[in-house]
This record gives sequence, structure tokens and C-alpha cells, in this order.
Amino acid sequence: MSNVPGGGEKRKAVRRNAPVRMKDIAQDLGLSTVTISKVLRGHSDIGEETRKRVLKRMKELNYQPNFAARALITGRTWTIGLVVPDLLHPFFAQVAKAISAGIRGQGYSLIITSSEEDPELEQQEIAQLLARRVDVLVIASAQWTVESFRRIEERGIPYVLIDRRFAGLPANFVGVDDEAVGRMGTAHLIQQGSRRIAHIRGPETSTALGRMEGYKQALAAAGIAVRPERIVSIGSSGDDRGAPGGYEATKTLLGLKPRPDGIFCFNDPIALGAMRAILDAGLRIPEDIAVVGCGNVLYSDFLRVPLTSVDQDSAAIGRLAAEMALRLVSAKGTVRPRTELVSPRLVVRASSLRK
Amino acid sequence: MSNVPGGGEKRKAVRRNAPVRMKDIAQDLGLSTVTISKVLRGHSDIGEETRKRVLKRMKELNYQPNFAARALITGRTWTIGLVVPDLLHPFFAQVAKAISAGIRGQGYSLIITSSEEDPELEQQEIAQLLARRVDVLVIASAQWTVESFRRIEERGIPYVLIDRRFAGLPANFVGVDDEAVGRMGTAHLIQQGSRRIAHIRGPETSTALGRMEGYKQALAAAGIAVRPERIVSIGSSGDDRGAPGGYEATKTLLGLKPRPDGIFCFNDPIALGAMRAILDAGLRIPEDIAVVGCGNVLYSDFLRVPLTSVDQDSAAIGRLAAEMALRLVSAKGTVRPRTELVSPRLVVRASSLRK
DNA sequence: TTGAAAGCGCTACCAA
DNA sequence: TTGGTAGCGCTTTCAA
Repeated sequence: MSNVPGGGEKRKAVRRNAPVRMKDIAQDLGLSTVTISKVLRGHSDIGEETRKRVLKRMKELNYQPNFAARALITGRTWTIGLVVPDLLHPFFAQVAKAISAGIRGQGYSLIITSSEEDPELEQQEIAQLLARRVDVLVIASAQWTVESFRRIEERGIPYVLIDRRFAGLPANFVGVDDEAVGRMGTAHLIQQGSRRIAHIRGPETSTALGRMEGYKQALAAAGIAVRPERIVSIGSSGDDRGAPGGYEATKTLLGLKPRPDGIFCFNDPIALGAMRAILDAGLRIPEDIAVVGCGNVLYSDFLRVPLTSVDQDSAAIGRLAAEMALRLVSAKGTVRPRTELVSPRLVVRASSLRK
Repeated sequence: MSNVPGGGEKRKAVRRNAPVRMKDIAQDLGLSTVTISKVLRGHSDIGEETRKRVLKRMKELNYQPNFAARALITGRTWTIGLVVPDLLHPFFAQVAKAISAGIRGQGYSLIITSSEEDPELEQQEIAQLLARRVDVLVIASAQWTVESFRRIEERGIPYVLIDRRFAGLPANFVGVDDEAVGRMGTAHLIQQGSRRIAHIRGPETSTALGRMEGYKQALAAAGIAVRPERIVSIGSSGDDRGAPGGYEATKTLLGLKPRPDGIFCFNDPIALGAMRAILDAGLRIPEDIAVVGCGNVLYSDFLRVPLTSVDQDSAAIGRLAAEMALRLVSAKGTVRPRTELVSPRLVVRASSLRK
């Protein structure tokens, strides 16, 4: 036996502040590493006495299993990869927070990466996560094509798409019902008396297209014709996005005759830019033009004109994505892709309220 | 040689969509895994011819080294742990984004966890990251004591504190010069003509104490006496933090005789609450009371009254933290702890500008 | 310049 | 109920 006192002491002396291993506990207790391993994983076929001794020693030595060694054998890394276009964007920050909360205490760690809205960078980040053998991926994608998802599928790693989806790609998806978002925001403007309703749309993503579709549906339902000149895009370059893009787009809209009396915006930053353009032009909100945004993620109550916004419940999206991810890793074999849609909710504030 | 077509095909068939290993490449090429390993790591003592063949085959098979196996031997996981109190807070979101950008392309992945401002949860999250053997930790801590850092030190894992620091703990730190923040915001109010300047302070953290100290210094420098009743705290419960806390604190301040004519706030959400309280009381900003916040992270330009704020350059803090973390992992042995302070910058807007 | 052997810390499998 | 043996995929060491 090698657990002679001297040997143990010497080993410890040599291994200095190296972490405790199963072997150390086994030697201390005169057992085999296999027994320790079984105790650690709650295996049933271990004597109660042995069990207690091992657990006690583990606690004393503050034993922490080595994830790398475990992963090497089991093939599971107990990591989840999350890819978002922008961590600063409150929507994605909230989603990340909710996912983080959703997996807490389950033994998983969350590796978060940002694609900075760059499809190429996103592919690199995904490749890195695949190389790390994450157990499952959650992706809010900035891709234009479906190709990179094929590559994930080849690797046999399950993934959940959030926020943005792709036509013809049967994948797991969690997001908001974007057409409902569009209908809800637009119908509210109609109900508040607007008739010449414009839409500032987002980039070529499923979310932007869905909201625009909902906008058209709401107009149609009210018997209002869709006028192409009332739908404007924001630029796609970084700086045109958000408030500056909304500002420019609105200046265009203000030049229309007759002028729109309501604007439904793809998101809140765009709506902020729109409101500024309207106020700069000396017009009143909502009397001359009512404004509705989407996201409800800003300090909307404190704005010059508090902004009405369609809330997409980002916390629920994160929570559902976490649940789905956990379900996928513990599922054996492939599961049929599922889609879960969160219902939007209208938060009415001064920017649209005409009494 | 074993790279007869049939053999290769058969092996592949057996290993289905299992990832390619060095062994596979070695067998294909009639080499040993050692050679493959050396090529992968750019070892010099490999023949140019062999090198090329290996590299070519790696690319063909899309070989990805197994991190777990590598970590098991080298002890390095190529992961960085980041612990923040709240991912939704724009300051921490910006820091996370900047750290993420700062380590990009260096082979590291970032595991992000949130402590939800809960010291106990923070300890659990740190324990989990230590168990995962991250190479280095970056922590914006919600601790009251220094104990948990001792535990990290025992493990011999380097760490960087950001934002909040601890007296008597010689640790690596990156943050803003909080006294300068306090002096800058307060001096600006003085310069704009305020004399009865109040301060709404934050919780018992180094940042809040530092900013309060700076506030006092600025008053002293201008020969203005510090009046204790003009310094108020926000509640420490979740809901009292931020805007609601600022609102309540300001109501207290408005009851003072004589009434303050300027308020320096610990952060922007508090300043928002303060402004609302002032406007609700029928007073004007900045004519009756000027307001200054800290952080400059909100859509301050779009507020009812655009908010003057002391910018703490969170992107720079994140960048420096990333640099420091990378330096620590590649340093051999222990390094003397360093402190890096970012200079704040005043962003003047309408809430304080009296011409 | 190349590779055989050993082993990182752990788990799977099967025998005792 | 317990443990011996083998081996996960890779790097390290040292010999050829």
C-alpha cells in the first residue's frame, strides 16, 4: 500500500497548491478512485459507511471535480454557448440575464459571445464554441443565410434560435410573435385616431419583416390602404441604426403630403429618433403625430415624451430559451424542432395617448 | 501503412459524426500523433514537407483540437470568468462587451455570470468558476468582506477586481477615479452658480464612498461648508435603488430650508428619479435646481430634460480589465497587484446648464 | 526530424 | 458492495 504517512506527506509537499484529486481522497481513505467517483455521482451501490467517510473527506479537503477530465470521457462539457449581436442592447442583455438565471444551479456555465451584428464574426464565434464542445448553443443570429446552421447540425450539437428566425430552416426557436407586435402597435394608433400611419422598418430580418407584415394586416383590417411611400427603411450601417436612423427616416416622412399622423417604429431607439425629428420640426406628439415603438426596454417613462411601446417580454424569451436548451441536452437522440412564441403586450404612454 | 482506402472508410463509418482526432490524421498520413500535435502548435522541429501534409489534412477534415484533453494536461482551460452584479445595468453590459472584444481572437472564451447584487450568490458563482478552473477571474464584486477573495488566492487563480474595490486588499483593480468623479460633478454645479448643493449617495461601496468624498472635496475647495442634511442615502432594497430611490431621496431634500439648488447624484437612474421629483414639485431644471448624474449610460439626450452626467468610460474599463487579465494568465509566477484608474469626463447637458 | 511511452483526472465496464 | 483495468484525446519527455 502506498498510503504510508511519509508517502502521503511527501506527495502533498510536491503537489503544493495543486487541486485535490479523487486519488488523494482514495489514498487517504484506503479506497479506490472508482469508489470515490461513485460516491460523488450518487451511485447507489456504495455502503452507507464508506459513503459518509468519503463525503466527509471531500468536504474537509474542499474537493472539486475536474471538469476537463470528466468532459474527456463523457463528452459533456456542461457549458452552454450564447451568441448575441450586441450585449449592450437591452433586449439581448435581458435575454442573457434571464438565460443565466434559468440555468442557475443546474451545473451549467454560460459562455457568452457577441457577434457585433457581423455575420462573419458570428460564424467565427460559433466555430470557437463548437471547438469547445459546448453542449448546446443559443443564438440570436445576424446571418443572412442558413449555411452556418447546417454546420452546427453536422456537428450534432443542438441549438436554439432566439429573436430572429429563418424561413425554411426547421430549427428550435423562441421569440415573440412579430406579426402580433406589428398588429398591436398599429391597431393602437388607429384606435387613437391616426389614419395616415407610417412605418419605419428594420433591416432584412424575420423580426422586421414580421412587424411590417403585422402593420399591413392592421391597416387592412381597418380598411386603410397601405401606401408604399409611408414605409421607410433605416440605413444598415452601424451609425444609421437606432436613433440617428429613426431621425433621418422621419425627416423623409415629414416631407410627405399629406403628412403622416402616426408612426409605428421597428424599435424604441428608432422611435426616439423619430420623436426628436418631430419635435425639431415644431410639431407636437401625439397631437400632430403619434409614435409607437417596440421593445419597451428604455427608461421610457423619463423621456421628453414618454414612449408608447410594444413590450416583447425579453425575460420570458430568455427563460424559455434556457428551458429549451436544458431540455435539448438531456434529450437522447434528435428531437423534433419546436417553436415557442411569446405574446407581446402594449404599454401605452403619452406619445400615442390622445384621450 | 494503414491509410489504405478501405481502412479509413471503415473507421469513419464506425465513428459516425464523432469529431476528428489527431489519431485520425496521424493514421491517414502514416505519422504519429506526436507529430500532428507538434504541427498544430507550430513546433519548429518538423520537416517542411510533413508540416504541409498535416496542415492540409487538418483543413480537409476540419480538425478542431479537444480543449478538454488539452486542459487536462496543461492545466489551462483558456477560459476567463466574469462576475457582474447585473447584466442589465448598462455599465456592466458595456464592460462585458469591451472585455469580450478585448479577448477576441486570443483563443479565450468568456464565461459570464451574474450575482444579482447578492454576495452569497456571488460566492457560489465564483466557486463554480474556480471548479471549472478558469485561467483568470474578472469580478465586479457585491461583497462586504474580503474573505472570498482570500479563497481565490488560495487556489492560486489570478483575478482582477473592477469598479468596486476593497480597503486593505492588495488586488489587481481597474476602475474609475471615483473621487475625481465626485469632484468633477460637484465643481461643475458650483461653477454653474449652485451653492446649496446636495448629494444623493449610493450604498456602502468604494464607488459610492469615493464619489461622496469627491463631492466634499469640491465643496471644501470652493469654501462651501458640507451640511450633513444635504447628503441623503437611497434605500438598499432592490426597488429603492435607481430611479424610485432617487425620487424618494429628492422629496426629502425638497423639504429642506433653504432648499438645495443643485443635486449631485451617485448615478443616472437616481438622477432620473430626482428630476422627476423636482418636476413633480413644480420646480424648474436647471433654473431652480440643477442636476448631475454619473455614468452617462442612458439615452440621456432624449430625456425630458437631457441629463448632465459624469462619464466613467466603461468601455475603457473593460478594455483595461481584459488586458490585465491576459497579462496575468501569461505571467509566470505571482505579479505585484496593480491599480489602473480611468479618468472621468463631464458631459454637460441641459439639466445643469445655466448659460 | 520523428515517435514510443507515460500520464493528466476521471468514468465505463466488468470481474471479484 | 468494491475495485482493477482500460482508455477518453492530448502533451511531455526522452530516445532513436
